[in-house]
Amino acid sequence: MSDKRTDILEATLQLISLYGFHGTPMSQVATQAGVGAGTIYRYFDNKESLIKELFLEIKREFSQAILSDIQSEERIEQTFRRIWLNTFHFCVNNPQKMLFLEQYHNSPYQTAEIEAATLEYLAPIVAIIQAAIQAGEIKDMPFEMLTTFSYDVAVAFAKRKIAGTLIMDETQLEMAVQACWNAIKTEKL
Amino acid sequence: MSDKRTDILEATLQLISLYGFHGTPMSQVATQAGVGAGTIYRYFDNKESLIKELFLEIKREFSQAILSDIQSEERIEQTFRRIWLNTFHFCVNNPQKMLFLEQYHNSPYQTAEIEAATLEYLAPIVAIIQAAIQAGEIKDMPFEMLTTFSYDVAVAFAKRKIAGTLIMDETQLEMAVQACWNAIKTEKL
Amino acid sequence: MSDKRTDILEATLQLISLYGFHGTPMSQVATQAGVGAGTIYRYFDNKESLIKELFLEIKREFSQAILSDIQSEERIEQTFRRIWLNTFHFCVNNPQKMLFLEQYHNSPYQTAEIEAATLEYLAPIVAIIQAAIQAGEIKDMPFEMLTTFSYDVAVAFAKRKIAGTLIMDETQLEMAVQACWNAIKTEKL
Amino acid sequence: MSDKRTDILEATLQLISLYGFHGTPMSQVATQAGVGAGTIYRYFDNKESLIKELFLEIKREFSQAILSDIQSEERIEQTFRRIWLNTFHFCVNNPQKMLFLEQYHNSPYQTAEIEAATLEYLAPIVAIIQAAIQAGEIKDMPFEMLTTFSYDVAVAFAKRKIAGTLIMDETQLEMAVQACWNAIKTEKL
DNA sequence: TATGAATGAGCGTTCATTCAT
DNA sequence: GATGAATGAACGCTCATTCAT
Repeated sequence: MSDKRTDILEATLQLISLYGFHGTPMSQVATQAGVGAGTIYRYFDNKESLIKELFLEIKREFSQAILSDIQSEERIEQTFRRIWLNTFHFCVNNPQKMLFLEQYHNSPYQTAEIEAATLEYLAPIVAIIQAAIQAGEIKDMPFEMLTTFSYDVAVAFAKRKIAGTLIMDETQLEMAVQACWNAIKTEKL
Repeated sequence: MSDKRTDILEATLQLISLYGFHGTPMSQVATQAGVGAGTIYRYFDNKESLIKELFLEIKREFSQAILSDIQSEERIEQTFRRIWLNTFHFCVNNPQKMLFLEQYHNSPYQTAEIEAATLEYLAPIVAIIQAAIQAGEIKDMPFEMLTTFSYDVAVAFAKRKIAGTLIMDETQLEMAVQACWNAIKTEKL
Repeated sequence: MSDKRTDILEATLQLISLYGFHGTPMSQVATQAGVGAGTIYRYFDNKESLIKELFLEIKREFSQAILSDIQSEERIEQTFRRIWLNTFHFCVNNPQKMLFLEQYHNSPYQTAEIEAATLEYLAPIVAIIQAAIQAGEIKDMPFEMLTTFSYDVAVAFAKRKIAGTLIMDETQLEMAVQACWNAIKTEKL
Repeated sequence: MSDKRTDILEATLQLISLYGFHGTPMSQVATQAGVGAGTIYRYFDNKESLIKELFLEIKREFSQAILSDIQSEERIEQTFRRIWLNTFHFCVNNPQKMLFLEQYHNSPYQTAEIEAATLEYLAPIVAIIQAAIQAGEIKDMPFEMLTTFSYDVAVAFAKRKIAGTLIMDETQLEMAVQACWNAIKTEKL
């Protein structure tokens, strides 16, 4: 767990979030990281591998952030709101990481193998959600459909806040979370 | 409006949706389009410009598809559902175009200028929506917030259907649209 | 059969005979050939392929030179002497080509496939030699053993003449050929 | 005369005979020798120097092997046969060393200086041969011409045996030696 | 003495772009 | 207009060598 390895990963993240995968030469990564060009190859096999490892690292961090502070005893609505807000805040507080993830997801680097590896990070929520469905608190939707309303929508809002095309203060935020909860909750009579 | 121009744009779309921007050399575009390498430069300034024009073209087509069949007299819920389904079906029926758009949105090619240009395509809905808000049928959200529940969510579902990670038959589709409508409609007492 | 292709092959031959395969960067080949660096790759797939094609070309030329002026009616001794001298003179007159061939033969580029391809060039002599063996004019040796006394020895002498470590005027040359013929001829009583 | 020095030389020989000079990185030599990369440079100035010293060492060993068991009283034919067979057997028993020598001879590493140094190893035979010439037992050829029939031909046969393109059992071997002796002996009436 | 992490010059190769035809 | 051969800057990557430990 060398310091240089971290420097290289950080430099890569910064540059890629600014210029994209292909706008980021290894030589520039080296310069930004303050290491020699060849040094990168002591820590990573090649450019693709460097990016893949960065992706996995960020994905792990992201997943942890999303699931933090969840208490199993709380009501499912609280859990949902927390996950939603965790997602949103992680993106807003780590715009580079979010941009990197989004860019990676929409690139030919993406492989089924990696997708599988990252899905497993979300395993902890599956049980919670199935319990909530059986308790009749949220609609009986496929898991992937539910995550759209937490992950995708939260990210979409975060992107717009970062881009400056949408103001997201407390009021707006509450409105957005509530809208998503309304989308999935069961209609009580 | 030469035929070759169209050939080039189509070749570009096909190749980029398969291999990405940077996995698609101009020489390959030329081959696929059946023209000489130099010919591309009679129709487009450079690679970036070619991709930008392709983006604008697809974006225009996409916007038209989204807004088709909308009748101003129908209830806002009908309009919303129609837009949502238009979006979804366009993506499912034109996966290459959707992949291209997504790839473009998450790339450094994206500029504020282009974003602005594309927003204008959606102008026709703005009036409809503001009327709906004033009529108390949908919540008083910023426009961008509302489009998240039509555009972003519909696209997210389409991507998953295309990727095969989510089955979207009639039932599922209805469930998804309804969820989005629940997200933005006003709660009637 | 472009002119540039020939220029590149000639430049490669010159540089490699001087500096070896690995002492000859592609960029230098380009400079010497008077073409752009990328141009080489229009004519050859990569460095290995360039060298392989050069090898095959030279090998073909060499084989033709060796077998020139052979008349099937003449006595086998005449044929042997002619082949021997053809080999010797080709090497002396084309020192770069001989150095290249020798370097190639003793390198990891060499593959069985190539060896096979080059052996076929020598096919025309096989029949002649077998006839001579049956006629009792030369010893019943394996073909490969006989070629040692024409090919390998003639090349060895040529190398030494080129290197300047052995003077090879008419007298010496005659002595050398005769020695080789003595090696393989049958001892007449 | 450290043990590591020997380890390094042996590792170099093995790797180079397999992969060639340029297919053998110093780092791999270090690994194979079981020493640190920097350690090599305590024993050798640089890669070229390492290879040159390896060459000289092998050449010395080779020369000793060639001249072993020679008795000055025996007939020149016996001496010639012994040298020829010594050469052949050394090559067959030390294919790596032979491959290395051949590779070295046909490379730009070769310099006149080195050639001179190695020639001196053969000095002991010169006197023997000149005596044989004066005694009328072998033809009056330049020394270099005679060595072609012992060194070059014996090596050529050994290479083919190693490569598997020529079977060399006792009979074949005898035939080959005899052929070479016929090449240089004086024709008795 | 021995190490091996670090270096960066230099390699083979690609590809957006030009321009003579 | 249309072509595609030619270009060369820029890339990813290797490896001989150095030097702090």
